[in-house]
Amino acid sequence: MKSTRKTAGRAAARGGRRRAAAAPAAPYHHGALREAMLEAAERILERDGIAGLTLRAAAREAGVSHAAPKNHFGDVRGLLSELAAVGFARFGAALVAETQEGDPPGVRMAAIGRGYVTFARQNPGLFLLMFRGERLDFKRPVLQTAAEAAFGVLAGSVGAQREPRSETPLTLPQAARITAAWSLVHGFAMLMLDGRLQPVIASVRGGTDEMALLNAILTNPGS
Amino acid sequence: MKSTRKTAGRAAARGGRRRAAAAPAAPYHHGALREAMLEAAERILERDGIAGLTLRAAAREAGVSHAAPKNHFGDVRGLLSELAAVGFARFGAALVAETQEGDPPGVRMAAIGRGYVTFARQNPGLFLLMFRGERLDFKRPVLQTAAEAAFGVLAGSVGAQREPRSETPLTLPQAARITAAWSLVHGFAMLMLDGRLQPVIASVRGGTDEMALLNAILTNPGS
DNA sequence: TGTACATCAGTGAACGCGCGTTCACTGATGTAC
DNA sequence: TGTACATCAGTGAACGCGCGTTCACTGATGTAC
Repeated sequence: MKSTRKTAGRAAARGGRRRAAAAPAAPYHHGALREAMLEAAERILERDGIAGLTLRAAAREAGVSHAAPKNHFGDVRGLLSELAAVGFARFGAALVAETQEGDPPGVRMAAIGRGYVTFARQNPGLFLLMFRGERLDFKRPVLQTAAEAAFGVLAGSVGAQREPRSETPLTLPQAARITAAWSLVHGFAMLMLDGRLQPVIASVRGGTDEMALLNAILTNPGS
Repeated sequence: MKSTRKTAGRAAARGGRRRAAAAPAAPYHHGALREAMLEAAERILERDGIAGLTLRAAAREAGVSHAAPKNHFGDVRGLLSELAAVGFARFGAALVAETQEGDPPGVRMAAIGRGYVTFARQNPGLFLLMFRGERLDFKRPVLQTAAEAAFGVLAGSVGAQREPRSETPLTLPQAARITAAWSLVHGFAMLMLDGRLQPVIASVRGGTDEMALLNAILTNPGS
């Protein structure tokens, strides 16, 4: 029973990449376990939340023995950190995709803000993983690089500086502007994911929803 | 050895409340275990983070057997929820303490914002517990009431409405103003606790710190 | 084209750990009379 | 004031669970010759 389940899972995961026909037996080597583990881990994250994301659970989901991931990720922090890195890469890309070439700064910033919250909404588990340092190891180059790239997109979209070179020093007002914009959308996303905005939304006359509320915030320049 | 430690812990915790002299033996009944557990739990929270806060750890810290808390809190969610309720009560009080009677709205809002972030800074563990629904049970009346009261202070400080009556419907712009202010300080606090503001702070010419950055944000009305 | 062999990726059993919960118990407190 | 007794609060052993990690192993792959 156990091995039957495993075989089925494996076969499905492999999708007949190597043995297209007449080979329902699972091959000893997975072939693409690294990617399969990351996908499995993300599935668990969105289904069961961060607490449910363990090494063993991810291996189970991927249909391999729980010692197998060690070859690819070392330990559990390795897996989570790599997954977070994937998240940051996707996050940065989502932010970039939100902007248009000729947009004036204000429009551009609002677009980035919408992209930020939309990402959090569509990938709540991943988003929370990325922004809860506890289980991650930011000293790992993959993660650090991916996170910095994503934040570069963010910082580059605010304020006048064209180049998000980290060497360029900022004035305090510049830093304040960047931090304020970031804090606003980040706080909104966090409160939203925690369900804390529900009461506010519920008490709006005529009804509204989260994205409409966000739009009202972003399009109304004055505090 | 084990029982020696326990006896010592108990004696220290009780502080001779009932037997002032010549009674180093731990009494069978603690006398104020409920409060002692909450204090112990908070100590763990701030020392070891949320992950370290378990029923057994809290009982250990309080110097009682790990089955004892059941009498006061039911299960582990009960303990955490009651602790979060304590946190919300303290949080609300801290916000109120920050405001002055005659302050104009702008000044008052900035003061509340400072109070918000200062609380998060001084009670990081508690703050994160309060804003991570996962391990809490908001259906418990104590917690729900305490949380609503704290948010009432917050909402009442923003916008024109004097009374934070939850029955009063809001217009969308009003809701947007409240949510924006809340998101801003909440996001700032979260990013700060996650260490995400470090790079920004480090790149400010001449140097700065978190509270100065927050002040720059709060005193500069325009986004 | 074959063959020997090193290397790699995955298995499955076992380890020790801390957790929440349950249970029969016991010591202390407080209340009825 | 004293005594019986119910109730309460805490003990300590035991339960089963899932976790991360280790280990000897084995099957497959790829490379040297």
